[in-house]
Amino acid sequence: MPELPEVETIARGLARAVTGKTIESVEIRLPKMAVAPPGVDFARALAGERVAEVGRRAKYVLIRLESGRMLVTSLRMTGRLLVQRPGETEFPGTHVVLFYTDETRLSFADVRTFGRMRLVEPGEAWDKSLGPEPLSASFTPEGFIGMLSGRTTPIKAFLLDQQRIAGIGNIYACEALWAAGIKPGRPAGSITKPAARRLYHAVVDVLQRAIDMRGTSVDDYVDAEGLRGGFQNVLAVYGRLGQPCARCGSPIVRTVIAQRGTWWCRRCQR
DNA sequence: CCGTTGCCCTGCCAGC
DNA sequence: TGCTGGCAGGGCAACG
Repeated sequence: MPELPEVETIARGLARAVTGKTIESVEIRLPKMAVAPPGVDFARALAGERVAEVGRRAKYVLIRLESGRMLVTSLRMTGRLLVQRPGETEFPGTHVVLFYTDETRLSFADVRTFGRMRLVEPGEAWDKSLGPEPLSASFTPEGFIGMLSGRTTPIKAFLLDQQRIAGIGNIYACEALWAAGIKPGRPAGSITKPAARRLYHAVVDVLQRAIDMRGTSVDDYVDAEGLRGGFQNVLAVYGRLGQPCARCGSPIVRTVIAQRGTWWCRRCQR
């Protein structure tokens, strides 16, 4: 389930692999997976385009093209972007394939078909409802503390809201709340300033550490180069039902908040 | 604006 | 062995 660190890892790998390549043709096998603005033919528009740059915004992989158009890919839970060579076996659930002129190809696969590859026109405000990047200078402790005030929603739901902060998913929300010692169900506005400051630093720290370890591989997540992440080996709470808390030894519990499984320590998260 | 709910999907696994 | 039901989850629409 790619969140910010996994998408960052995928984008970095893709940048190395496809920057400068020219798209020769595009094969769309499941039309809903490839979205273009009204009147624009996805496959036709991409043919002949050169990849200028690959980046990331929130949980989206951005493939910037030389014309100024951009491919914005959302992987949701099971989506994958894989660079493949001629003759290499195709990944199951491949719905869109970009063929490059050097005969390599970029496959967009997603067994659950929740992901989307979207063609965005130059200047289109596709990301207008996304909050700040948590690892950028625009995300500050003061700004974060200010955002919490007066909010009644559980802090866990707040962290998952992409309009507030962009890129945090279920794994890193659980991990950051554990690191900060804050109960996930607590109303966001009830968190004291010192605790909010701890949470701010926990969010930044957990995301940065996860990027350094190439993300978290639960189930069979791999990046664009087919490599697994390493952060699953250092998870404190996510998926660790019944195991002892690394801080106090109390067993990790699982509850549901904002329709998401939530793992936390009843003793040391308050 | 705010907060909550339901839906989209399929693979996996526990339980019978 | 074979079935069933629950769970996993991000983003978006809809509702009060």
